[in-house]
Amino acid sequence: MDSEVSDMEQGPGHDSSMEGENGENAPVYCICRKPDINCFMIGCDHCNEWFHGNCINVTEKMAKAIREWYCQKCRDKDNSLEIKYRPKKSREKEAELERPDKQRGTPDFKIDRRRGSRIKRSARMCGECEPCRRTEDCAQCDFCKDMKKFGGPNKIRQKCRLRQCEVRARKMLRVRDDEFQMLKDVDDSRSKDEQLSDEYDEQELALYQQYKAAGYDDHNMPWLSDEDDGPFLDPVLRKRAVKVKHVKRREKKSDKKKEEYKPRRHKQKQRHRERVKHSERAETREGSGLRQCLGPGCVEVSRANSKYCSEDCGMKLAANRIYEILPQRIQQWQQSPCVAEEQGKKLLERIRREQQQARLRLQDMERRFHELESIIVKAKQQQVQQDEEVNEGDSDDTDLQIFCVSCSHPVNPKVALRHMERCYAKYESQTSFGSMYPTRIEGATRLFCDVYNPQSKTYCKRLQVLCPEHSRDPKVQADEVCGCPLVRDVFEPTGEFCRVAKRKCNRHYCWEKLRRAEVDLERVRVWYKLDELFEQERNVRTAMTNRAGLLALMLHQTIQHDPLTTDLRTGKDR
DNA sequence: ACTAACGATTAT
DNA sequence: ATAATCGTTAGT
Repeated sequence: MDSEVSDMEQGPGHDSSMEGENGENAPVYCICRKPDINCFMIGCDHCNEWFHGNCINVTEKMAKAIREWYCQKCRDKDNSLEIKYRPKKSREKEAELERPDKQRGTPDFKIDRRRGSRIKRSARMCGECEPCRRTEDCAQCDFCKDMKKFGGPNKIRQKCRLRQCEVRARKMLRVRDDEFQMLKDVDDSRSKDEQLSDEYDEQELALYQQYKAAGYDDHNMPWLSDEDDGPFLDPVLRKRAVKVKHVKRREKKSDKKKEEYKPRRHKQKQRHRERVKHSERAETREGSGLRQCLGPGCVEVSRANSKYCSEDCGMKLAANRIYEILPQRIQQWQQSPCVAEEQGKKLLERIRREQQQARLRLQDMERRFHELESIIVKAKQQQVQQDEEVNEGDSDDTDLQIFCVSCSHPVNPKVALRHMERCYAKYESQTSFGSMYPTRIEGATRLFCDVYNPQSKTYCKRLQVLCPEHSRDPKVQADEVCGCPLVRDVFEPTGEFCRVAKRKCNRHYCWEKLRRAEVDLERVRVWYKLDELFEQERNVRTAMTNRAGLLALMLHQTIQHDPLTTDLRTGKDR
């Protein structure tokens, strides 16, 4: 490694002679064999070594254009390796956004693969110090307590104080002095336990492997992780803060450093994993690497990465499987009653009832719709009462004022209705309220405005009677009568009609419009309700038809546990 | 200078 | 879509 002189033209950007706390045992990189000095670095995609940009004359800007980069040494050794650049388009995009290249190259976000630790490095993380390598939240500090997972309000949004980088995190984010001692104690006891865990024997490791395979995290298994966590560390809550991803490429490389840095426990885990891998291979490959096709009766060699010699064989086996398994499953299915099915039926029944109700309501509303129209027609035939318009206003209260709900100007109560109606129309017609689709409701007259706006390609979704944007109120003729049906006690019609001239009646301004809107709004509501019910019905039906479908039957089955045996979950482990 | 808060970005 | 957490800002 030290031999890479060809690239050696200048040392790293600034003096790297043993920097502060990570000086002595900080790992060294690059052709210059000096530590990460907080400058731009790029990683070789072949040997995984990191290089100071300055040492090899690669700037951060250049790195952005690079997709795969190999160091001189690797390139010399293997002629097929060549530095690959990213297509121009994506580079420009990247530059525009001024985002650091996630792939590799920039030290901020470079990922340390040498030790398999994959610890992130960023402006706030050196990636080397103990807090950076720490993967669990303490659940104790104020930042932890703020987190959702510890029941906090998520206001502070900072990571656990124990995980704030010693080098790069802001001072104020690190462990506070008063808490420090306490947390340190906890930490110490933890690491002691970690050492203890080295002593796990083969059996336990096998067990571990099982649970690992089942998707558990070792920290969710109190019996395997440290039992002596102190009074306040809940092992269930303390989940891994940094997850270990699968390394996509190359993991090989068993260099000495790797071993040095990996905690012993991990070593053991890995060794075990490898063992498992070997045994798997022995089983499946039978040494030679060639396998017989699993197709029924087929003796051909299977294709690479497949268990079969052909599509046909795969399909045959699958068909056989269905013939073999399905009858049993159907029988099984028929043996026990299906609770979900029962519930579905009930639900369906309920939905039907509600649909029926909604339909009745709709009919009712349609009836009212027609009633209203006939009332309006009748009202039009009334004669204007010429004489006193005086009774119209008991109009002494000139100083009484109310405020318009739209423009908030004070208005005289006499003209308030008129003013507010116009004011509302003015504001309302300034905005649009549309949807991409025209309304399609069969058998419903005059509901939505549905005027098409070619500019926004939408259809207006206001109630037609209320849309000031697309329909103007008809001009009132001079001889038109108001005609609003008069009522007693608010609701009870008297059969009389208001016979003031329409232009002058302030009390019943726009009454037809409002009454129509009232009916229409209710009709719309019922339609929506119906729509919702149909949707529900469809969902329930789909669920029911899928329930005993081929796929479901093949994939799931109900296991009838012996009711006499103990439920294992009630055991002391839970 | 410190802190709480929070929008924004990135990872999962 | 949600969780993690970074970077910025207003307030003290």
